Amino acid sequence: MKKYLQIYHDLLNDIQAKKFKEGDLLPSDTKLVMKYGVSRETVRRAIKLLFDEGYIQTIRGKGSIVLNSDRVMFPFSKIESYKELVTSNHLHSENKIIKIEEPTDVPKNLLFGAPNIATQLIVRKRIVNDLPTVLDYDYINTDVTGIVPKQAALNSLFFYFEHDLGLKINYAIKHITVELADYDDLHFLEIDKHIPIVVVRSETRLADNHILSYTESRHRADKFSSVEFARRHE
Amino acid sequence: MKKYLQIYHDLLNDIQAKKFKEGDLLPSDTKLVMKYGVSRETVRRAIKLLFDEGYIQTIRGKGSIVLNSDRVMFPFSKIESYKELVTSNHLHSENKIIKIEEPTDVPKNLLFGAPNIATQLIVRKRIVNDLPTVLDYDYINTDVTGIVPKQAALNSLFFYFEHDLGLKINYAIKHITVELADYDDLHFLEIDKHIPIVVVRSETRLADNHILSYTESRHRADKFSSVEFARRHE
DNA sequence: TCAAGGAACTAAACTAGACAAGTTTTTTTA
DNA sequence: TAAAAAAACTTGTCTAGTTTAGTTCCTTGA
Repeated sequence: MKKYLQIYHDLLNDIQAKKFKEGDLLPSDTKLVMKYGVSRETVRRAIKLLFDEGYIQTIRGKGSIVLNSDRVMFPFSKIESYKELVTSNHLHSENKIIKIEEPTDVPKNLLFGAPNIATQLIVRKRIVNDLPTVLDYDYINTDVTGIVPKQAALNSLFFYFEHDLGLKINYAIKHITVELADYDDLHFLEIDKHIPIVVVRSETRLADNHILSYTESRHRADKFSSVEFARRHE
Repeated sequence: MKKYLQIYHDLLNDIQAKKFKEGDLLPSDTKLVMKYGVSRETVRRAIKLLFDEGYIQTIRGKGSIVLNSDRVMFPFSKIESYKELVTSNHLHSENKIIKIEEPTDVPKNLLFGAPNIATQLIVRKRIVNDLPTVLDYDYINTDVTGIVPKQAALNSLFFYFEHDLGLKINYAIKHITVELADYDDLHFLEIDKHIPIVVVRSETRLADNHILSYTESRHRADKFSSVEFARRHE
């Protein structure tokens, strides 16, 4: 384990376990240097990570103040699998496969001008607290993953990619819009009129910059909310 | 000017001016060390910033690859004033003040449980390409700013806070939901039925962690879009 | 009493190295 | 010629310091 990540996780655990409460000061750089027996730069790397993610506020001359992190929870700016999201928010959820197609073309409005690739389409319905809430269309780059087994789609695609295939997911670009429900939304989300749908279209890439997948997530707008942490900087 | 920010801005300018194109490699750490006459850690700080913001992808043993940053433009995860947004996207826009009230209470659904403070309310309408698009409710902490002159509200509140008052804006927490238009939306955005509205409720804080303002931004959903860059990490 | 000054803390920026671990290119060897 | 080895690159992590700048608190002197 990298030393700075060890320190980061130790501090984050203590913050999330409320051992440090909102407004408390974290131990100073010097104290952490002594506790862990590392150099100051290594401590500062851990502190910087907590700062960047909105857990603490560092003030020169004073220390690192713990912020209220209850609200930093489901940002667009994090890549989280649906499974992770459901688990960390203690939701009751089901997963249904609607259709699997292979090979398929990626729709043009997902490509944003990028060249088409050979993909496998997996369409899934997410049922949260007994209410159909999200419709997911995953176009998976079969050159990278091969054919995805049905069981992986039922459980968690990300888990399959990362743990079973050993792929390293790196970043995603997400386009967010609000659109009216189409006929598939009406049918699969079991709604009876054209209520708004939050549409998140994303392109996910691996550490080697290869495209892993294109995804379209269609959320019932009335069941949708997101919290973002944003910093102002030079 | 801080050295690492100088290097960051130089590289960012070159990326945005397409001197480095998508897929190109940035100069290596060693070359930048020589060019700027600084230590490697200083160079790496600049590189890390570009990486964090999604402009480049660093690969060990290879170099820093320039990503396509055309799409990284209006993320929730940035704090940008409306003025800055309009300018960087080359939009034609007008700004109308609908009402100014002082003192006012902050509505409970903006406070998220925080204690109430003395504020001045400024309600503004943003007209983009001759279409009323956004309705902004700003509840400004008068303990910090005093009474805000009307001209500042007409121009840019952020500019007034940062340049005229010398305040240091630090971070914001934003809650994003989709709701149906209320009667004020219908009236001021000049829409004739209850089309969806993207509501961004935010709390903005200063470097000393004091609350600067609570804001509710109500966007016509059909004119709304956002692009987010998200990294996956340990 | 209280205000000014200084000591003791804090983080921020920076330096100048080290070694590890990857990739690419060049050279050597079979 | 082709494969293997070595050299020369790259970024990633880490060490052990220095200087700068800001906050907090205690002491000293009017």
